[in-house]
Amino acid sequence: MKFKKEVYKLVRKIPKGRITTYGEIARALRTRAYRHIGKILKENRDKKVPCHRVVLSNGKVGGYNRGVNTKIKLLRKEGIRVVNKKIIDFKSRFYKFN
DNA sequence: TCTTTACTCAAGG
DNA sequence: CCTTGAGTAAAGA
Repeated sequence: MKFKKEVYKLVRKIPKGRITTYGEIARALRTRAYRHIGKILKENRDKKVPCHRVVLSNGKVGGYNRGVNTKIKLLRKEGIRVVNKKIIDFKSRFYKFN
């Protein structure tokens, strides 16, 4: 399954302090299986893959394996401002592939 | 086949 | 602001 592999590969490229969306990943892979990407990231527990930097396209945080709260904490630690599950500087922190 | 999924987009109220 | 419904593809039953 190249899907998993490609997704991980992309997500690993996200620099610290930046974020991206499931939709952006799907676009980079030329697929429309947005939902499946979330599932893949959930199954993955590799520390090299910063799943917490992947959020919803509407600026909300989305889900996380160890709880949304954990995800928010990690994001805050990287200097991203999150209020009520929303990314404040969503636009300026967005990481676009290619 | 059928179901589920950490999603997205568009439409309607 | 909210809720639906459709689209989507891997994994497991």
